[in-house]
Amino acid sequence: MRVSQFLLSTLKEVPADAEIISHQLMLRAGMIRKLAAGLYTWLPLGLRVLRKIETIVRDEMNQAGALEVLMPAIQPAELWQESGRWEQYGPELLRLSDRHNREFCFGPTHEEIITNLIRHEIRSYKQLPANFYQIQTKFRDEIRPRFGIMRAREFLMKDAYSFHLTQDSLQATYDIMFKTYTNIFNRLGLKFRAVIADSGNIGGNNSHEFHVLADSGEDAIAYSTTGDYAANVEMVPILPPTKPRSQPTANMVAIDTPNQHTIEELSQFLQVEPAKCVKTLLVQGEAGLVALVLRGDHTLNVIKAAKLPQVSSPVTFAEPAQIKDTIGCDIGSIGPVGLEIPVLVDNSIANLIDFVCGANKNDQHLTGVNWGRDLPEPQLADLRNVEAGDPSPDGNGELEIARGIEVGHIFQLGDKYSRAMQATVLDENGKNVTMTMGCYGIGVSRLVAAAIEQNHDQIGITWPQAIAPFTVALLPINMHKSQRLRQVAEGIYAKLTAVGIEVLFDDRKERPGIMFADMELIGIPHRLVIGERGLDNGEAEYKGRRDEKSQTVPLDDVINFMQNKLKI
RNA sequence: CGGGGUAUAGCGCAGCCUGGUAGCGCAACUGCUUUGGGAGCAGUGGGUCGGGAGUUCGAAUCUCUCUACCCCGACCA
Repeated sequence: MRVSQFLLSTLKEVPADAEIISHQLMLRAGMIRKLAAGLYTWLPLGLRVLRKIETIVRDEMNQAGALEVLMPAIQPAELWQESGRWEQYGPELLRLSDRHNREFCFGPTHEEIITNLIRHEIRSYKQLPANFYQIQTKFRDEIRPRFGIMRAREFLMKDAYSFHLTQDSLQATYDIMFKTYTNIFNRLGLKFRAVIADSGNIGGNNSHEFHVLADSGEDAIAYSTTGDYAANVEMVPILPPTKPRSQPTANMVAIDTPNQHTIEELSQFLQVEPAKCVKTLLVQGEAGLVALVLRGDHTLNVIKAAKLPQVSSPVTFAEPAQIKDTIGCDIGSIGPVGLEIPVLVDNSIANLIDFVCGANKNDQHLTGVNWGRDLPEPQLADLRNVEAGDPSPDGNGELEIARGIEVGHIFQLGDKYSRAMQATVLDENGKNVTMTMGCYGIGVSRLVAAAIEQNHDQIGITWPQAIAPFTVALLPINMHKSQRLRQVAEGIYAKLTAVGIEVLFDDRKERPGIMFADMELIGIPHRLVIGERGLDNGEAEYKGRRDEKSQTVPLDDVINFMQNKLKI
């Protein structure tokens, strides 16, 4: 491709509303342009990257035996009513009606559509298992779309759905998909981790998320430094201590703590470390308030809490007025001693002795508090978020925390949809059996942003070769002034193209600084520079986008050199 | 949906407080010079100042209202 024939719309300045680096770089590199909140046009440069990712995803899915289909983006309400999600899904579902006032939605996902298709197409167990996928535009009316393509409302997704007679068969396909996803992210050239995940509201049990590792990621994942364990931090169980508790050494004393509300203030004031303080959070329960007690330096995991039978889901914190009414004091002075509402205590403080907590009276705290003596033995629950250094739940090593961007998610759905929609096959006894299902998603457009979050430097994008929009940037210096240089450049361009290398040939009449800056911004992995100076010595100059220094290459060896570099 | 903010040329912004007919940098276009790291000089084009209403002799500027967008929160692949 010649730059003069391409739309290279780079920006020197960062658009004001772009928060994260991938969004800034995608705008500056001229990959996307915003149309409205969460809606983006892909410019030629960005689309090339998107298509490369799509191609790799499609190739691996095909190799895994999945069959590609393409389902409509607009879906009739009846199917969603049948599955029960027309009511459940809420405002994120974009609903519309046609000229006959029939109701539709713009599909945020396709379980209903594929289940409807398969219940008509597949009648016999002999046709199972089967796995169908599509790469298609989804729409989710997010409350707050942000970060450009990372959390857009309209986005490109690969979604796959598998159908089975048995759980064993589902597990086998699930394992194949796990392997396939691993292959995909490896081929894309991204550093990633597969982690145990919450299955959220899609339903089902067994579930893994695939995260591209990036410091800017919105999700935190915990992984064992020595073992294989890895999970979304939401999901890491923390077990109660196995050893017995030590004996108390202090008596319970009430002390005045004027205007000390937060754990930080309190631990400063009393000269006690936060780990010896206890904080008590009040949340709405099934009947009135419930107290959740955590160590001062720990944080509540709302997903774990919401799963407890005593706690309302989703977790809702008590209103200050309600606390005053129930306990008689304000936030900041609450403690578990003498509370008359249900008290759930985090596993991690089962063995805490001589601790500090609120006295349920404003401006007072208790020190030297001990379980079983000053208050009943704790009713334990797993309440807190994991932290770096916690033991791995499988007993193998310690956990480290990393940040990631969720780009893939695989679920075992079970019969949630197939039962609601009566997707059955005849088994070998001629009996109707409800199929069991799996579903497997990859955020194709999000992957573009995630790849940039992971692969950039001060001056621009540093694409992994597999998904770069072009492979080689060919930069002739001041070509307009030298016929000889033009001929050499055209020759190299033609030959590289002929051997199947995607070359971006900068044939603009621009100064070298502009060409370098543009090519570095858009992240072309390999750069060949030729100039009058080098021609005299029969040399070209090569530099990899991530290399520190450039190297010279004999002009008549350039094609070979590049082929070797690219291993083709 | 709650809280905060912004809206002036393609992009980044000033002007608004104190009303007097719109400006800067970048980008674009033309010419000349320059040419191995986002050039210099000269010139040119481009704006219903988000929409509507009001106050006023006069509104980008003051008032009201609507809309869009951004940030924080809850929610979520």
